[in-house]
Amino acid sequence: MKFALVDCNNFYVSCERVFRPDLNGLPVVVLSNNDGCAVARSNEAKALGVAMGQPFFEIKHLVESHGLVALSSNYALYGDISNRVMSVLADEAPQVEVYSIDESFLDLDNMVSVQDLAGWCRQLRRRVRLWTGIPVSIGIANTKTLAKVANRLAKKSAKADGVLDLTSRSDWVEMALRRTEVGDVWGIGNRWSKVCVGAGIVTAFDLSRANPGWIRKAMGNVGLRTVMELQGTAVYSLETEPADRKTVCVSRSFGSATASMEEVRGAMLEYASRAAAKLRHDGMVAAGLQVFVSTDRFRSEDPQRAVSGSVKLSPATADTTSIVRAAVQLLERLWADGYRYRKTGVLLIDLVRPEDLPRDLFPAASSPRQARLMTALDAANDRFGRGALHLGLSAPAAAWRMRREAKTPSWTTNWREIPTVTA
DNA sequence: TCTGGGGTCCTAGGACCC
DNA sequence: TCTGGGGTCCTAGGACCC
Repeated sequence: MKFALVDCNNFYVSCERVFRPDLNGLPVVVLSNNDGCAVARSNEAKALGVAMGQPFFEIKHLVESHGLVALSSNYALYGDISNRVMSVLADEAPQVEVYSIDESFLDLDNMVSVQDLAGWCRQLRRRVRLWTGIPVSIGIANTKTLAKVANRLAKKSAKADGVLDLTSRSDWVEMALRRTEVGDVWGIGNRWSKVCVGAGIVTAFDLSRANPGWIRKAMGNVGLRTVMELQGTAVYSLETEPADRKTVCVSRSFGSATASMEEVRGAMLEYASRAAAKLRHDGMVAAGLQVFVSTDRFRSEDPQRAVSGSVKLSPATADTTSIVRAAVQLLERLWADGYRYRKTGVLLIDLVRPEDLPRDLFPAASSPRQARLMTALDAANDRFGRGALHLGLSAPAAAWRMRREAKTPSWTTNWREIPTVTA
């Protein structure tokens, strides 16, 4: 097996820079919802010491002192640019697995005609850059986990020119593993990283040579698989067909906390509507639903409460009205006065394709009339933007709405915000 | 004043069965 | 002093990912 991992560099920041070239060379971060945390950083921002996921209030002073530019997240833009990048890859490579918004694995096995894989990847890299404006790095190896290792080193090394092929020389895998900290291995998170270092396993190379019995005890079969992949045995293969989703979740922290059930209900109404629309988009129905609501866990001086509950949806459905009704009823049951709530959400569970439901056991999930209504609803919101058509009771100006103080325009997905060029 | 959102998989333990 | 052996199914929680 031979895999390439194509990973976009500092993806959200790079997307912003496509339409804001004035941001090149500046320290830039993109913030999470409510402008809460830094979720993407330019190299210049990393050099200032901004950590992944760091709360914005901790780095706000860098705006004044070092010209840090902080942008609110613009997911419409990132999703659209992602599609463009992935379609360039799909044009060039026979088999592609889109792994996340900014990463794809390619299968290089069926490319016998290509003599120089690294050269071919450099060409691909230039093409993505030219056609989308996005810089990518590419790692090549015999397993996905090793391709991840290669990719990280390709990003860090200037002379790699964005591509590192660990299959081209027999001693490169070991060298790469020695230069990778155990916590930077795909599949080794914060927790396991500490456990490993405590046991004297510091580098990826140490991990690849660790005692299997110990690995199994500390990290189970998952850890064992990671070790095998580091040793060069491919455990994970290329998944070109996306599997059916198992859950749909819509949840948000509020712009500011609220003790009003009216307001939280308004939020739930929107979240549940969006969850139902996602479900219909995937052509599935849900047989169950969970709702949760919680206070602000960072305000430890306030009384804390975090509750959740679930109900069955019978018959299984993707109908907005049924899902919203069930979610709101459950929220009202979970509700207790006297708390300032900061977050709520809905999780649709037990998803199935309607054609897989037992035929005659249940009545039709919704009447044909209701189904047509949902189709019309989706079509209107597709065409005119999310929320163009929605159930009543929604409160546009409520305090729970998220803060996004520095969002760039939806350059590529909204006609009213399309960029204009002046000579 | 200020701390994201959306997923997957695995495991341990309890309920229940014969 | 002693209190079966196996199974399955479900759920909650914990780990991981981007």
